[in-house]
Amino acid sequence: MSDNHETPELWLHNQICFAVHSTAHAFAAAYKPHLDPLNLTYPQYLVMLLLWEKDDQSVSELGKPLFLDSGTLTPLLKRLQATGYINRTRDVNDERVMRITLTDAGKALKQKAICIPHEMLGAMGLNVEQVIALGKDVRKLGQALRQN
Amino acid sequence: MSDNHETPELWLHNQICFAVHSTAHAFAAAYKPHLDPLNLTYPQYLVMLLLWEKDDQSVSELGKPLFLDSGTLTPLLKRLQATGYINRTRDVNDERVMRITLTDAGKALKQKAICIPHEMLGAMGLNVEQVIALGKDVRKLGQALRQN
DNA sequence: GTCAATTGAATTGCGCGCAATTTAATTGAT
DNA sequence: ATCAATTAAATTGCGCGCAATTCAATTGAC
Repeated sequence: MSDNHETPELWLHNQICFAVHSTAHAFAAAYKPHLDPLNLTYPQYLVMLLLWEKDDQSVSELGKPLFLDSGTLTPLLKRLQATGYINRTRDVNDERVMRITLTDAGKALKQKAICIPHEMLGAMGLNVEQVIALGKDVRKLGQALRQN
Repeated sequence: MSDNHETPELWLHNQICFAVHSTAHAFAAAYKPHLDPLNLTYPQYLVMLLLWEKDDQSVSELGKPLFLDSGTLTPLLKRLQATGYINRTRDVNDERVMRITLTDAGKALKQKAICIPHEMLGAMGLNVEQVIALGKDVRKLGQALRQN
């Protein structure tokens, strides 16, 4: 049995997990040329999205929607601080909490980033309705996986 | 402007890239309890899928469908070798090429893995037709991103 | 008020993933 | 036959992501 005609359920290209996995990497690669000029990595960009939505959040507040913990976020946030986009200051009322706020440079960056979603849409080969529909299905799948 | 009611195109939860990104991580996490008993990580499992389909491949042959290069695969394959699932031997006709073959343990592992796809299907909350349809759309998106 | 339990971040260790470089083997033009 | 170009892996350096542990601050039971 050198080959594998009997078990198509194990073929890589049949696995939706791999389709999602490789498409996620394709996204990161496609974002790269847009993010490099902003001195952001893709995960850093996701954090900036959250801060542009709502400035002044704690590490765990940022981590919740991203499904990330301090083990990932602390070094990432230190790099964003080193780049000059955020401040990290201890909460006055609770010294355990680290408050993440945007610097002026971090706020200004939003204007440079605002065109990225539209540029990415072009690269996806889909129209807005298709993106919304597919996004809905993919999110639902992610929720199911986390639940079960 | 503390909040962000004007730029919904930058909201994290509207980004299909993030939906795909986080669902990919949810997949890896959902696979973990099934793969831990096999002493496989999720990326290692993907490599094993390819070897179960076709034994005796080179590093670059394995890398092509996975979109991975030797920088990622070489250490991963060394770990699979250390676990005892694969052999790494230089090609006799071309010493540059590393031939990856399954050990007996690696071949035997297939029988333990064969139930995983069905178990995962349950966790996805979808029927087979939905998985096929969604997988097709996601793969198409990945292809478009790599092309543009 | 004191001390145990909890909470929020930080740290450590390991594996994945990418880019850039290096090394060795092979090919091909001359 | 020789040497430059190409090819396949390996290596190095860096950032992400997860699990487990540690540390400090806070809360709560008594």
